[in-house]
Amino acid sequence: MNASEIAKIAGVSRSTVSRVINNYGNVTDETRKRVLHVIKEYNYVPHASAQMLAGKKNKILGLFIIDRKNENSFNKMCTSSYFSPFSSVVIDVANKQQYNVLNSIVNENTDFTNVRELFLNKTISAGIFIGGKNNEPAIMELIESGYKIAVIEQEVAGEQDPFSKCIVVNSDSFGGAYEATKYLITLGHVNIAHISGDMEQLTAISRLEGYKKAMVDTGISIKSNLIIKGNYTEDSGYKATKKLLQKETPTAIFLANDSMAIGAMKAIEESNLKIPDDISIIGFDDIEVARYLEPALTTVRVPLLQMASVATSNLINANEENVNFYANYKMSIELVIRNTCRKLVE
Amino acid sequence: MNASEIAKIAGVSRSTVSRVINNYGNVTDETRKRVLHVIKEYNYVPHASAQMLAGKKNKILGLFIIDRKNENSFNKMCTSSYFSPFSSVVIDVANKQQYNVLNSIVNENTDFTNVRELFLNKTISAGIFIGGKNNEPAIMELIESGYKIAVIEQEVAGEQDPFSKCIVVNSDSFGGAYEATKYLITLGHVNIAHISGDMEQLTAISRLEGYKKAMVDTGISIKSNLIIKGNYTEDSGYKATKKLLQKETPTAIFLANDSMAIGAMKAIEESNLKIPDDISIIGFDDIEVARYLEPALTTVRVPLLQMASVATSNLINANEENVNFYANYKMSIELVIRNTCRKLVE
DNA sequence: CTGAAAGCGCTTACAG
DNA sequence: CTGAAAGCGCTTACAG
Repeated sequence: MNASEIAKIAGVSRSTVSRVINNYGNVTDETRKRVLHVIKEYNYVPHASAQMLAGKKNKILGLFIIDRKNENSFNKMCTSSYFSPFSSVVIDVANKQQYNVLNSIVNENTDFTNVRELFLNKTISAGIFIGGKNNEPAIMELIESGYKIAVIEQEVAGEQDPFSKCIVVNSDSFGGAYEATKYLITLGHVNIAHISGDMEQLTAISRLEGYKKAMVDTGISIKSNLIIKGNYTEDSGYKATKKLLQKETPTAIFLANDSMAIGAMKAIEESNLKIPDDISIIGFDDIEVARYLEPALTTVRVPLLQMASVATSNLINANEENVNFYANYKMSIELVIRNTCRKLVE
Repeated sequence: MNASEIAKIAGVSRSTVSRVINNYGNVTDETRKRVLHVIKEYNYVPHASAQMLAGKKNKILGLFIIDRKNENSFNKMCTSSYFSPFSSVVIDVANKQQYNVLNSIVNENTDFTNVRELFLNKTISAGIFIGGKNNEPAIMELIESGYKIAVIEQEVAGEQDPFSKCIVVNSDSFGGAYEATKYLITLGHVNIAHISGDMEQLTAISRLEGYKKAMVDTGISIKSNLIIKGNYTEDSGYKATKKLLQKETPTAIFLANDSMAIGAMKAIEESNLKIPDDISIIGFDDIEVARYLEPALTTVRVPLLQMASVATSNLINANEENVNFYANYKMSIELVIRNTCRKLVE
């Protein structure tokens, strides 16, 4: 069933069928009704590809999750409490506006080939990127090519920066880290360690800086031995904590995300230390698991769902208006106090 | 940049460009090389819609997550540790075979309109459905219409059943429930309660049956007071457990999934009972959180990732071969013993 | 091995 | 208000 057949049955031309489909004004109420009736009767839906070819707007968004971390596991994303809620909000918001989302996962750089193709062959008209390292070159290239793009957690270096030509949605990592560290300091901690995330990512960089600033602001000197590099995985949190505790005896650890905090808890338990009695820890993100841990994890909540929503609706706007606009959101974070930090009495 | 321009530059016809793109045999090595060179130089990628219109196969799969549960929350899927790993495997497997996946979420029946449209307007060529109730009518209709479909956890009633014309991937819910219940019985429990899932879903039905059969097989009579209806959400597990404990004193509860088990743990704690000392519990699914609970949850592992993989690759096969074939998988489950069940000594 | 031409199913100026 | 026609960018018989 196609437009020609509908036209014949309704006794009009294909043009008129098209006008009815696209809800144009210049059609008699009577013909419109007649055509609509035939359309309904035959369950006719125009061929999306034909519509696109003929010039209609594409309503498919690409959602690209960059996840280079767990390179050896069978399923790379399954453990991620971070990407999943984000995705579902993107889909929700998009669907509500008659958009659909094509979801793809980038495990390694070569996977960007597929991403590029989706733009080049016009399968998608715009894309959202999350999980990339700071200044991800493949994304920059796409922006330079003029595609409509929204990125999560990317730094905008200046007007020359490609990211200043797209929709940028960040959370206040610096502020969150500052607040988390300050909280520990307020509780009386001085010997505070930090286990950083993947330093290629903006969030990890900013969280480290927030930690340092809070220390400096309160006159606590920063000891490099207390700063250990992780990479945001649970395992890296475990290993970093092990390493840390071999040589140092901090009274608190600020971890750059919750997954690593889970690893840290394991390591701490193996060292026969109790949380928070012997050592306080604080995470970042407030992933779903955080509240179920024993003890429940004190952390910094990132408003990931709002970020997803903002990115999606802005991107859809850009596509509807047919304009590449610049927007830069910094979403505020919130300290979630649970049971892994203890007031130090001296 | 389109095929005509490439053709002109390379000094051949559009037909030849197309032949090179599609890797057909009848082109001289020399012309092929020349054309390929121009294509690379201009970064040309054929317009997907045009290809489709002209008769090429569509390589987009729909992934439809049916999630009617949490109707009032802002984000319906975000808490779901069940759908997310499934999705990522589907995407992974599809991407590896040059397929892309369009992901959509069905929160209510009207959302099926979008699903239908995606098939009708040829945006997708096949679809995977997960989370539906048993005998989901909207899916049946699509199968009857001849679309290529894979379903997860749907019962096949017979040859007349539409589901006997598609790819069905189930887990052994009955066997898993049987084994879980048997395990509790082996530990000495007799007074075993069951909190069921959403009884519209096949898994909930089968798990209840498995529970009953295990009881009957060991000569324990089934008490209807010990069977409470839940709906698979954490909250329903909480409420059902509350209700159960008001009137009964089971020594063990078999919950139809892990989310409800989490709710049950909360309710049990509020009743000042200890797990597993005062009461044993066992869940189903083995979601990510399960191992982090305190105490770590004994449960039945569903091979969800394999199910995703099997469904996807079968569906792609069907699409490639251009045939609607029937396949029915029953994936075996595995009892995962952790710390929420105790041996009863009498 | 290669090209000219028809056709896929639409939309959109252009006439009237 | 409506229709005939051109065109979107491909693929694929059909000739040669």
